[in-house]
Amino acid sequence: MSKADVFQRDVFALTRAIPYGRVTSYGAIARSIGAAGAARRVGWVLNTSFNIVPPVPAHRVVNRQGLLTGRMHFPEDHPMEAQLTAEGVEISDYGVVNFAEKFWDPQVEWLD
DNA sequence: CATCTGACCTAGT
DNA sequence: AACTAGGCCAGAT
Repeated sequence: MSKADVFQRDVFALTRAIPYGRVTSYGAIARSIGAAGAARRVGWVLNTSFNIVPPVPAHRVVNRQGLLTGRMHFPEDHPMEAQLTAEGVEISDYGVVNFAEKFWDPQVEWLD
């Protein structure tokens, strides 16, 4: 198993662990899997996560400011903000409203 | 093969 | 607070 495979596996596992109606950031994910600073890679991995099973709730991952930077990469019939809104996460101007409260930090709250 | 790019973040100035 | 530079590393060109 290559290093990239492990990384991908960890990213998927963690992303699936994000609770319903909560969000986290690329950097938080990277840090919690021991790859601090590799936030860009997280985005790259998530970009490959559309056609895998079980599904990965990639819409719950935003950048550090709570902005939906990845919205343009989602399938047309599954807009990122629509999915978040459906989960009770309000979006305003492509950003998560009340981001601080919705934020889920894997390091702190992911109790294995 | 060399460079550039990107669903980003931190640290330094 | 604004800005720059550096780091991460797999694809695309």
